[in-house]
Amino acid sequence: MRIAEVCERYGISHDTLRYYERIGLIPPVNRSESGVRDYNELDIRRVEFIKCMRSAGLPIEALIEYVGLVQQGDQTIEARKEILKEQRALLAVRMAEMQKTLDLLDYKINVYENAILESEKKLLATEVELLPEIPGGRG
Amino acid sequence: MRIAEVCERYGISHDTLRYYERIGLIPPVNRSESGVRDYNELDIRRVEFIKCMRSAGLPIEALIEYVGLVQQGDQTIEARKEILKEQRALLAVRMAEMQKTLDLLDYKINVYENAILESEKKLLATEVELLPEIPGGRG
DNA sequence: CCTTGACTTGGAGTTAACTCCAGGTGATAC
DNA sequence: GTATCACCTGGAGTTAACTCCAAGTCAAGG
Repeated sequence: MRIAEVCERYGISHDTLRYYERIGLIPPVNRSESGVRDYNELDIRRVEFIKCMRSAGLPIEALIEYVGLVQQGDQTIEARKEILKEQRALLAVRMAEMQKTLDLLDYKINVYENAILESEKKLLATEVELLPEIPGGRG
Repeated sequence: MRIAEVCERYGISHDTLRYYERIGLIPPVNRSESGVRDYNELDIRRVEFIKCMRSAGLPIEALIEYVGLVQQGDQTIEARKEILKEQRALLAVRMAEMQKTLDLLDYKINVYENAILESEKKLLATEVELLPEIPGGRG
């Protein structure tokens, strides 16, 4: 699979994909004779993984360390687990902060909604005051 | 309250507090005669609000727009509500992405944990094979 | 009076993560 | 056989959000 298709499928720009490869976040992708990248199944899975991790804001540096350990084979499993656990913990903390903010936003939106309703009620009352009674209205 | 105390209480650097004021994220704080900032109750509440919003990653630009509207009074309530609703929606999307990542991390951590257990079991088996039977062992 | 320490300013520097660009190559379409 | 197109490279530029710095002011302590 060429880079254009990977870009399209995962919504990542070709510049970003090449950048990831350049900095070692994705190991070198196979090339055609003329030097064009040809992503295989494994490359694609790596892209998916990186995309998921990055979408949650995991730092590239930690991910580079992780994929570096993966390349080194089974004796790095413990170290890899520790990285994931650490990042998992940081992520949970950030999510808890975001939940607090979400709650505050909901509260404030609610307050504004009521404020708008109140002002509309007042407006309506004023209109009613000013309106003359309609003789024979509704009948 | 002087800037140092605000820094300490909210874990924000004085550079950041001044930066927020400079870019209009916090309206100008009252000063002593000699020009030193003196945060009052209202200033503090603004700092708290900004801190909460920023901790969830809401962009400074949106927050500047919001606090600008607050300064303009009641006729901006509708517009303010819209900003908060938009940011709330974006936040919810980000949180959902993070939840997916959290789930994947948990899955992978679990896989690694089992892998480690398996390799330990194997190791133990190997050791048992290699160990001589202890004559009269365990009593 | 002099030093110390908290504060002030405008402006420059940093960091992470892209994003863009100029110049070049190779395969395909007309 | 030349135009087009997708791709390649190294390197420079951008963005958001700080963070640091040099030089200056002011109040309090010894």
